[in-house]
Amino acid sequence: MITKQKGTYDIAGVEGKKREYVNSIIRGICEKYNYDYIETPVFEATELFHRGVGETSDLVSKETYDFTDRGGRNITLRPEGTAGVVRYFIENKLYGNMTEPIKVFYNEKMYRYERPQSGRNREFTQFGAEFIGSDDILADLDIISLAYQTYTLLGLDVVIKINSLGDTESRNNYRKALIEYFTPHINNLCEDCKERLNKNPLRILDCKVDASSDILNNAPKTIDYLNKESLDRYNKLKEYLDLLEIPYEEDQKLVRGLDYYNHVVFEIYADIPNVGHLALGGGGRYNGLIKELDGPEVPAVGFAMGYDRTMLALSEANINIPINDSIDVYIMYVSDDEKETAAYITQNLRLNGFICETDYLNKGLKGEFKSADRLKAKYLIILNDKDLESNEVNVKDNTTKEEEKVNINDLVEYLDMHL
RNA sequence: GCGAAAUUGGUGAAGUGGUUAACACGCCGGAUUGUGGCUCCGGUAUGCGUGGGUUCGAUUCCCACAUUUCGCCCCA
Repeated sequence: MITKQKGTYDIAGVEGKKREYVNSIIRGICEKYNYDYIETPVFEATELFHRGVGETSDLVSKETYDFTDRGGRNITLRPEGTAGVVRYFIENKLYGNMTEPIKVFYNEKMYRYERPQSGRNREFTQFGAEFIGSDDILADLDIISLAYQTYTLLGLDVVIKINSLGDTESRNNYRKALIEYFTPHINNLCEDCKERLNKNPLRILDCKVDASSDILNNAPKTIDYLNKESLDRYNKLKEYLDLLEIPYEEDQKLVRGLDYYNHVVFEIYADIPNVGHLALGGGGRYNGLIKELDGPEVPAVGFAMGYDRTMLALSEANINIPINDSIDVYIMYVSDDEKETAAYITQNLRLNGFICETDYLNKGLKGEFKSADRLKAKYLIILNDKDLESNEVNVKDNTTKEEEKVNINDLVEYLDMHL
């Protein structure tokens, strides 16, 4: 038997319907915020994802799906959405005529070569949005608001944790301060953090092992290293968030490791019973990325949310997702003599907007009744040769069990009145 | 890349070094001479993740691998 690949999963049935609903919410809100839908290729040149990410982590060597195609090209399945959008922006030279900023959203499959665990698969879906071409605080606000309102519309209570890394100068000063601070304490840090001090000191702040230690709690705060301009900007953003009544918590330990991030970074959390404090998504400003990928210096901000985690959160929080798993009418025929009429009525009702099913397996009446119940049919239409002589069928309300004879030509009208 | 636990039918699962692998749900058929969902009866794993090994004999013990779940690393 051929089975699915490690870390992949099938979506079908009720789960599929739930996702269609969530997709419709996402589409709807992106339309209001005027973000255009974008699809970029699943695979791109490996270099696209390796650049910018830098040497800091083993993402590149360890966690991407890389392969060489038949033409000898180095290909990588996209591990995230931003790089593809930025490539699209640069390749089409959209910066040449930027009368308006570029606002796009995607909702697509991503791939990471990871060891699967709770909330992490090798193939997964991310919904994200990118706002390219404005360094204004209103762009930051647009992205954060879009992320927040999406969750609100879905019925999830979320908290947005925010922090600011400041501009490049502020960020570098902070990094330097962190290294200076942690170096004398190195022997009191966990093994992983000793490693991080060299590779990516900002990530020490995320350490789970040392989370409660004084060394971490007394570490330099990002906010103390923001220059005046960066600090003003950060404070202004918070005022705007207050104005729009978007709840946020400041988190001085929230950082993003990659070099192209600056100013605001944020993550979205939900407290879910039985699951705990769940990170659903995050984002930030990445003014350095487009230049890093051979484009001009164009400011941008974006976010992405883990779709599968969001589904998990909705489910665990017992949020009701309106799905229709019932059908309007089940058309039953007693014998082969009525089969043609059944086929005709089925199509006719479908074309008039009713969700219809009939018996494809020649089950006989008893089996057809069972099917109708399994499919949660609201109405049954039962055909027998005697009634058909006078062009009539039996219509049974499957809730009240009341039954009426209805002329075939009046079926649409009858069902319109009753459904 | 590292670690822990798990893997029995369509589903939930019980079980044992030795003839026919419980039970329940589901599904199929019948009682029911074409309007059912109740009830009753019958049928539903030549098989216990895959491959080796130990043994007279393994689903049951051992090893390897795969997959699942949960951690670590990492999290763009």
